Amino acid sequence: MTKPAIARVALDHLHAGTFDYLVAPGVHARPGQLVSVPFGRRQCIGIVCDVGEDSALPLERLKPLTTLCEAWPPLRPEWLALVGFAAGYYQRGIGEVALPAVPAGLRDPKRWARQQRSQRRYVATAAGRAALPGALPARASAQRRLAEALLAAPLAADALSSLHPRAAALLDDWQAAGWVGMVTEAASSDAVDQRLVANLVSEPVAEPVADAVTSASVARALASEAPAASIDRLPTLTDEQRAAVDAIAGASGFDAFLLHGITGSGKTEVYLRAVAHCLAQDADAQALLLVPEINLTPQFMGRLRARFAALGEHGVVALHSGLSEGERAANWLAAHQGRARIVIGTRLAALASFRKLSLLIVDEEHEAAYKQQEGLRYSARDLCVWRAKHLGVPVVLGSATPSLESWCHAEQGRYRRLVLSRRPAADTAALPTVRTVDLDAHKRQGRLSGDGLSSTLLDAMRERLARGEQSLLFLNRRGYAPVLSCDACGWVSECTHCSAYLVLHRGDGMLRCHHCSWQEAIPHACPSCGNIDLRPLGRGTQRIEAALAEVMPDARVLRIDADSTRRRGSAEALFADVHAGRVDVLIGTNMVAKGHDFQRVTLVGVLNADSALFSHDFRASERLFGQLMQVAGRAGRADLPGEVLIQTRYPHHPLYAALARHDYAGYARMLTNERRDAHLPPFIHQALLKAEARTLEGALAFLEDAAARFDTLDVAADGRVVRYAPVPLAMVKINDTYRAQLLLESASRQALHLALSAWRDTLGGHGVLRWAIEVDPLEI
DNA sequence: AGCACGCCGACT
DNA sequence: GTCGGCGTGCTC
Repeated sequence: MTKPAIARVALDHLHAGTFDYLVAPGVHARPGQLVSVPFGRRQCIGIVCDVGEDSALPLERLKPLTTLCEAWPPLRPEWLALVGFAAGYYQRGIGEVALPAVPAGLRDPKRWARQQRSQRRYVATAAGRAALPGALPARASAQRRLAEALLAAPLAADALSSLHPRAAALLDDWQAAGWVGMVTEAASSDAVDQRLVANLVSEPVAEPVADAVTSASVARALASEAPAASIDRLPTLTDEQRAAVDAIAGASGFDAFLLHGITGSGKTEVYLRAVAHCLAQDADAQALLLVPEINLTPQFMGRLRARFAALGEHGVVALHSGLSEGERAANWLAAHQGRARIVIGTRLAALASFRKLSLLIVDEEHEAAYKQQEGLRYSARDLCVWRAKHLGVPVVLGSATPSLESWCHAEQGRYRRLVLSRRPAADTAALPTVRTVDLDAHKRQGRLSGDGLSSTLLDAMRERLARGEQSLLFLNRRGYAPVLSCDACGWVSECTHCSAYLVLHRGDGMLRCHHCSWQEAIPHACPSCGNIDLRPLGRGTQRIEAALAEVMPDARVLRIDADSTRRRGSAEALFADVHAGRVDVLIGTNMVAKGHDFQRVTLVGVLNADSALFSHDFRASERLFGQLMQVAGRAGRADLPGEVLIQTRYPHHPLYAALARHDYAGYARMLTNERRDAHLPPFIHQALLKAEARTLEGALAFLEDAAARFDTLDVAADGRVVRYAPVPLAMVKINDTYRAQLLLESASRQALHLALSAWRDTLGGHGVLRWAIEVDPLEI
């Protein structure tokens, strides 16, 4: 009497842990397979995390699993390890992390069967072609007989495991390469000789045959060739680029590199070379390149496809939320099965499955967009570093303005720093001149327009216009004005659903909330006192656009922000206008700071950056420096020198001074000292308990209760974790939901995590709408 | 997450 | 006397 196998299955639920299911006799369940299981009175999708022989529950309480996904190879142990780590680190259930990481299109049992059928059909065609006389390599018939033997009878897999330690790996390889379908097809049509099967299975597998079958022949026949031959060797690398490429290529095992390169210093070329080296090492090797935003994928995709043309269209794929469900499923599977050698994607790609991930690159690693802000609040960058470490492969974090976290790691020697301080010879442009424009002085001298444009900036723009060059005005605030107000009674436009102002939008005459979907027509008179003289306060991109139409009537002005690019594809059309020179002045939010190199822009004007200098958010200035450095990098390429003018009331602020010197290192050292003195990250680790409720009292009451529970924990007793009092968020109400949070801090990551996991088990409902723990929050 | 069970106000 | 509110708890 053999014990039944029991599959431990993670389900997409709020709970931690897994649920045990019976595996029917004859069914071979393996960790990493998707399954459909009965759960309560419903049917759920899960992932087999483990297969064992016993359960904490009596067997009669276990249900059998319904459907096991055989349509593609199981998720690999290293992927399950990644998911397990992320779940533990971010205080979530494994299923909550694992299942959303698999595209929805693949989480459908009906498709598993369909997928398997279509795969068989595809492979049957391939098999037909391969079977033409002379088309098979010499050893192929032996391999094929072996494969047939193994796969025609499912039990053979188990039998073989005892005979040959690599049997499971072999099966995966064949499955990935399509041999499963091929053999199944052959078995059904050709009536395989069962005696032959029996003989082969009972014989020990010859090592040379096994090796031949695994990586090389089959995979290479169906996938693409190694790209080494086609690598473009033409561009001349700078010494710094060469040194960076050599360092990455020379890495053996895990190594984290911080590639600190100024804008235009050729970081991308370093990435491409590193990828080329990685792929040439091994016919199965795969590389992952993360970018912060979807709209940066097309240009990277273009360069990668051009450079790695030998991989074919399907060798380089994208993974991001902008893909259709079908595309995403197809690309995800291509990465999972190893057909895609290069994946370029946004943060969600950090959780993708690979067959043999061998190099990870995170471009613009400082970008806040790498932090997922809802659901599982993971840092894609941090997960990439963990993943590289776990896999024993190199990871490259690239930025002109590294995050202070990464910077400090490099200072401490945990990351290896690679510096690109010069632009390549082909692009001889000097770095732009950065100057501040003293707003107070201009105001005193009557040289500041009502719309906040200084005469210095306007004169500089007119010069550019006269020379046929372009200017770029950077203002991180869309709309016409951030608020409408009544001078007579003090009324201001406020959202009734959020603790935020309604932003004035002139284009369609609406007051609009930027936090919920609320909008209303601009009132003709004050709703409170009837005064008809309402005044827009402050300036947004629309207002600057309107002001320029008055003071520079001859200039062709274009505004690029979330409002002007709402329609799909319109952003690219607008950028094309700029590149084609159909625009003299470009006004934009941080949308314009990323990705696009504007060859004709020689002047960048920065409006209203000061608010970030004294923000309650201690990371605001770090972000501002990054943004300004990035937007400054738009000015002056090729042979045209660039100039950056920053309008400010604090012309001597150290941030602007460092920016003028192009001295990120100096600024980072200053910030580092500040953070160390103030006991802020990265010198301390933080976590938040966030609560949302219908009332502020409800949210706070939940947190007070949680605080009391925290204080009774053993792990809280040693004082290594500091608990702060619950507080309402600065923006306390969004969409009629009140938000509050409680901060935990510790110098010890381990102490913080021990406390969090113990605490999490004590937290319950309490009339709160939602609560969540956020580890390593970006904003407090 | 769903979907049950379970204990208190306004109705045929 | 019921119908139904959604608070708490379970699902292998």
